[in-house]
Amino acid sequence: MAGITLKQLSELSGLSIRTVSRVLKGQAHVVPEKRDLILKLAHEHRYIPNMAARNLRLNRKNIVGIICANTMIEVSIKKLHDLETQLETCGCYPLIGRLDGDPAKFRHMLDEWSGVTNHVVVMPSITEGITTEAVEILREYPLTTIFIDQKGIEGCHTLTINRATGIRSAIIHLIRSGRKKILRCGDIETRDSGLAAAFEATDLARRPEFMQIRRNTSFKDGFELGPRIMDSGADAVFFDTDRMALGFMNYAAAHGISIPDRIAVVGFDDDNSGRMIYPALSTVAHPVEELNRAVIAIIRSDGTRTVRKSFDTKFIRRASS
Amino acid sequence: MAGITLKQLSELSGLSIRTVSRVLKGQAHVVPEKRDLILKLAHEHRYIPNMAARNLRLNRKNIVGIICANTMIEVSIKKLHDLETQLETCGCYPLIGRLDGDPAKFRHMLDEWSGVTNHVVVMPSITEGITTEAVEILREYPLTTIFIDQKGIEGCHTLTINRATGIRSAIIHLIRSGRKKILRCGDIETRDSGLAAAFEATDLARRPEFMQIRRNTSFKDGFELGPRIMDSGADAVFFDTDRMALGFMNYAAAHGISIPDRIAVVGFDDDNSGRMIYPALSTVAHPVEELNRAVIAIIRSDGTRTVRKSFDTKFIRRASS
DNA sequence: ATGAAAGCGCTAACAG
DNA sequence: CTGTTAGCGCTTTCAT
Repeated sequence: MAGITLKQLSELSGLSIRTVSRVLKGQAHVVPEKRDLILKLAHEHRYIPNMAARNLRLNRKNIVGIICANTMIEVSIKKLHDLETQLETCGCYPLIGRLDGDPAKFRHMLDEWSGVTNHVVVMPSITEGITTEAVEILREYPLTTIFIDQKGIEGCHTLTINRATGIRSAIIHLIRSGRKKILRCGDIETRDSGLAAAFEATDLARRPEFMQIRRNTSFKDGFELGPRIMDSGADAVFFDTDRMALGFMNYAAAHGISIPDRIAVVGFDDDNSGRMIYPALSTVAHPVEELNRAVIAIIRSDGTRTVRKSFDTKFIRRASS
Repeated sequence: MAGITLKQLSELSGLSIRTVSRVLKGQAHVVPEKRDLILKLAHEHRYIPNMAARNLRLNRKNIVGIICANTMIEVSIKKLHDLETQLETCGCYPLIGRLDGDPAKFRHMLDEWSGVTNHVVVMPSITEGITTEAVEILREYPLTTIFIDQKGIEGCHTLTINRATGIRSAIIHLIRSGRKKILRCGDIETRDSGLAAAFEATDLARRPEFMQIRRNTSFKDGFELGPRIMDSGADAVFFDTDRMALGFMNYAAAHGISIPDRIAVVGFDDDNSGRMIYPALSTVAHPVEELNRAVIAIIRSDGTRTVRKSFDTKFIRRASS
């Protein structure tokens, strides 16, 4: 279970560490017999270089810390998974940490990570963003931090998601397809501007009526809002989350309300379940891959320059609208 | 960005590394003035011990590798998340690797992990289990490997999940509530024995009729099977996965079929969406926490003894049955 | 009470 | 072509 070391290999072969190292790294200038002997020995004893030692010596890190919220919604899981995959393609491996609000635990975590990683990607959920305290703690460490989707952080790499673009397309689609009374359900601030933009982009004559029900955005909320939504007389409804939209769609299914004929439905987040429901849910998707590509770029660049970028969401039309 | 070292601290203070170390580790026998000086210096320069170096020296690892399938279903994500959380409570952090079937990449990953971790937890999806080739590769490395839910692996820690217990309870519940024709939809082998057990446990007189439709277990399959299921005359249906059950429930909702009155529905996996649908889906849940507790126990035990344990699934009754 | 020094496993500049 | 050696940052034994 122990694993053999370079030194042991050098003793076994009677050659110096330097020679063994040279052979194992495939460098030139070693007499074939010696080379073969070392190779044979290494293979027999299953020599595997100790990366921890190598990285210490080279002051190099192949591990990237990822700090994410404790409770994750589907779309965050998707983002995380994609980032893990993209990291692997550039020889990095993700060390996962969860944010649970306890500063002492957070410090302890960063302590344990020190020397192991140089880069930390912070991807909290939007609803429970990282606290300013946590940001300050992070600053105490000699780490390059990349914040995903966090506002108001100075002097750090920050990649954000522009909710407006996708929502704007979604609402314009509803308007163009002739909907006259558009209802929005939800209370998430980042959804505001896209809706506004869509109305502004439509000339007054064709602009539909707009209503909003402020409410949490869980499945249950969507379900419970069913009667109010139907009473409102809306012929299209935008939900701040797919979960909430699914709640309503289940209410609709239970009450024989036909989607999209009677009422069109659009959600936000591109949850998997949206494809697993009948009719399939139109939604707004996050720019997962592009965003993570930018993360990788920063990690690779050994960034001197602080990166700030924003990525657009996109409307995905399915059967519900 | 660089971070100060013990040596630099010793130079700064004019004291030996040993003394600095002693102070920083809170060990006794240091004159207060010197102690305070070092503490002050350490604080000013934000000294943070390099864990990579410490662990190398102490031959200790605080990182646990987790290898999981590339495509994960909801329940695997839940398991992974729980394991991450439990690991953190014992001061370990998870390094994530994905299994994509390429042996070269897999080797590369393990090479990169060498010296960083001693323990690897393998939790592939059940459907695309780990290949024997990957298992062999794993054996080449000086690692303690813990296999989750994998069959036929000798000489390694193996924790498995007993599907039968929960399914047996589920079916017995259906029988006891008076269902006469029970249909099973799906083709997953691990679901067989629990169903059989439930029928065997019921005396012949009360034993309902049993039918099976073999089929993939996606949402789409569940949806498409709608007509066949209704034609079958079944008054209860067990789906091999919640996803599949949800597909059928959406068919039912679209066709005004009342659940559970007309037909009772039970799924498997305890997906979140099952709670987000109307009516809420009865299901069989995996023993996530217990299983992961056992993982932690093995990691802590510095296991000489090979652990083999099985954990029971549990039936969760909700409104759909 | 404090310091010198060896060493975890590996790399690489610098001889020879 | 090959060996010696000085580290990476830290711990700890053994002197003093």
